[in-house]
Amino acid sequence: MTTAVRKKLSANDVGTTGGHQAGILVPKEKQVLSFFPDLDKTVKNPRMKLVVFERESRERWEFNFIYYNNRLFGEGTRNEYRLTGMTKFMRAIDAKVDDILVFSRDENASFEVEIIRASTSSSLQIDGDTLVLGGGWTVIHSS
DNA sequence: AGCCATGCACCG
DNA sequence: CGGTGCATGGCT
Repeated sequence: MTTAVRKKLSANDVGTTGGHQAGILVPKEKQVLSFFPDLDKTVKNPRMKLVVFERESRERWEFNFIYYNNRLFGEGTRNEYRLTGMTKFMRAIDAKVDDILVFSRDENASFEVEIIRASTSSSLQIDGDTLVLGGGWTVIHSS
């Protein structure tokens, strides 16, 4: 069983909006969260290093999976999951708005990322149960 | 809910 | 001193 999540990239995701870091927002839907490692919600802003291999080049990257949750502690307004530290990666693969990032993982294997260019995204194949969520996210379970 | 933005710290 | 990342708030 392989699980994959796809995210259509926004301008902020690829780092072209003037923000100080490229990175993407991860929705709190269970289907997406369960794909990523568990973070301890009883501590403030838990984070985890995510080792990811690019599918084509086999290059190794490290992203951060963080749960900004200061709201739960009455110290702020945040209650969201984010993937950060992706600036160099986005540049290296020349990610553009509307390109799609695919994260996949099988059983206990390490994470993989693949980019699908906007120009070819119409050829996206669906070979399992797919679940389309908001924010440009799609979850795929396939065997 | 999702995307955009920024003050400050740190590091080359 | 310019770029990057952390943690946070803002805008729609």
